[in-house]
Amino acid sequence: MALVIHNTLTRRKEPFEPLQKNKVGIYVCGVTTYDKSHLGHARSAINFDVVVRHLRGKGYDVKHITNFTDVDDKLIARAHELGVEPLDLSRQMIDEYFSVMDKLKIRRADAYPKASETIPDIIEMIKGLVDKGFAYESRGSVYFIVRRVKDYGKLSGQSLDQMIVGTRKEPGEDKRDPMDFALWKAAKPGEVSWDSPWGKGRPGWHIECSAMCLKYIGTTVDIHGGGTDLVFPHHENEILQSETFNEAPFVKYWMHNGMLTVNEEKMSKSLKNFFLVDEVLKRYSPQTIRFFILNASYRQPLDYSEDSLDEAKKSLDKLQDTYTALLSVGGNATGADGMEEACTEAWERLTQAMDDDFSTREAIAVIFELSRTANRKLADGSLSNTGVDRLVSTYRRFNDLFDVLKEERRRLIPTRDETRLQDTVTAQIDLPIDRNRISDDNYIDELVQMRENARRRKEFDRADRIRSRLAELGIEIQDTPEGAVWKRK
RNA sequence: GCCGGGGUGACAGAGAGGCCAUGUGGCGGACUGCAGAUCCGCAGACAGGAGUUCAAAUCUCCUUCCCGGCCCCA
Repeated sequence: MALVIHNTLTRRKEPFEPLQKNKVGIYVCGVTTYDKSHLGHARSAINFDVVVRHLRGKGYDVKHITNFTDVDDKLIARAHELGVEPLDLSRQMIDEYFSVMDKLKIRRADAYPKASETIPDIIEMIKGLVDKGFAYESRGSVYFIVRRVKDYGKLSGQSLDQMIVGTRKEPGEDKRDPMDFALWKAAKPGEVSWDSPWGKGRPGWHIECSAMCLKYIGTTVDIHGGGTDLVFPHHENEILQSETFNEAPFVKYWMHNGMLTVNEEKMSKSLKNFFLVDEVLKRYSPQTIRFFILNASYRQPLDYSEDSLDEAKKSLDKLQDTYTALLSVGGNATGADGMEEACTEAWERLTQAMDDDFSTREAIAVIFELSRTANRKLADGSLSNTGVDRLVSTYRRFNDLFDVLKEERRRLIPTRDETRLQDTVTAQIDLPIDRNRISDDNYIDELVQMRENARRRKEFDRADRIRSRLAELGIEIQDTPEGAVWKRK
């Protein structure tokens, strides 16, 4: 079964063939570390997390690199406002980044290079570009001569002449051509800067990615990813720099994730319509957030709203309930229950979906269908122990990719236990619940047992009160033919 | 202006020539003391127009609306 990836370069799905058999170098553009991450950043991280997981699951030896842009105008400005050193602010934001991304279960990349720590490589590359005649120095800054590259615009489809019409870029006083872009920016007084052959300064935005790709992966990377908003000019310019310097193709497959929107408009700092990841995490679980993101195609825009997060939660609960049930109950039937075939088929379809340009939405649909089969079997008691095991392991494999399910079990209080019908506390209807003990499973078992006893005695009023009191404490009781089952919400 | 991507049932959102998407919600039923969960069934759709084809959400053309990019941005 062959993996196909939608390549922005050709705007088509192409069979995935890495440069070296079984090895994949993937570079994903990271964030500028001047502020906390919003959900849009999380979307990108989650999408590429799953891309990497699937590649690894297919047996590829993956090297995943994601950068931090820690030298940047906005960062400098923000640090200045706050009265801190830019690199200190950056360190703080990087901690922040890892803190939320870890919560979202993003597997760490193999390296997170920072622009500030890649300066020698960057300078090396700029020198090379100057030597080749594709860049020039002007008042301490260095610019790339865009017009010297003949196949300009192959990624974004932009043509230089068209663009100039629409652009209002003022010819920077140091640039020879308004289309040229900075490889190296001369330092203004008091700014963070590094020594270079052109004097003190700092790298331009695009060059760090080119330098890092070369340093950590090689002249050609298999997959280069990022948001669609980076296609132009960032990625286009990376191509110019890298291909000119390396004289080799820069990227085999360009992958771009769609924007997260709010009321159909791009979520962004400048529009102030963003939701910070740590804020959203206060209201929704990491699993819900991942599910929300993965329940859409990565290339399309996805609209954020509380309603859609709520719906994602409901949907995910359905899957989780089935998984929890499977983890909690053993099978009782003997002989063939058809789960081997069902699981094999589901897994095949799921893999096919993932191989089709990482169609996570379709993969999720497959799991829902398997859930229906499982629930049906669960209800009519026709699952065998091996059937349960097969289902559980299929869910686990799914979860290795998606990481949206918890390994949670529920507790069953069997109804059949006649000896426990006598309550110690029968008098009061509103029994006092000891809040200090609510985290104690055995205590909850006791309470649920009391309710169960009340039900047996047809004291439904009392039973319902216990149920609603527990519900207030986040404990949900469900009655099943086998007895009452409870779990923490 | 130029370059991209889109308009799918009540909603979210897949699919890319013939067949079921899936989830939420709605309606009916089973189960149940009730609730919930679950199962079974039902309704409801491909922006508009023209064309290609035995067959079109799916391909072509036109119209229209929306979003993204062209300063920064995942």
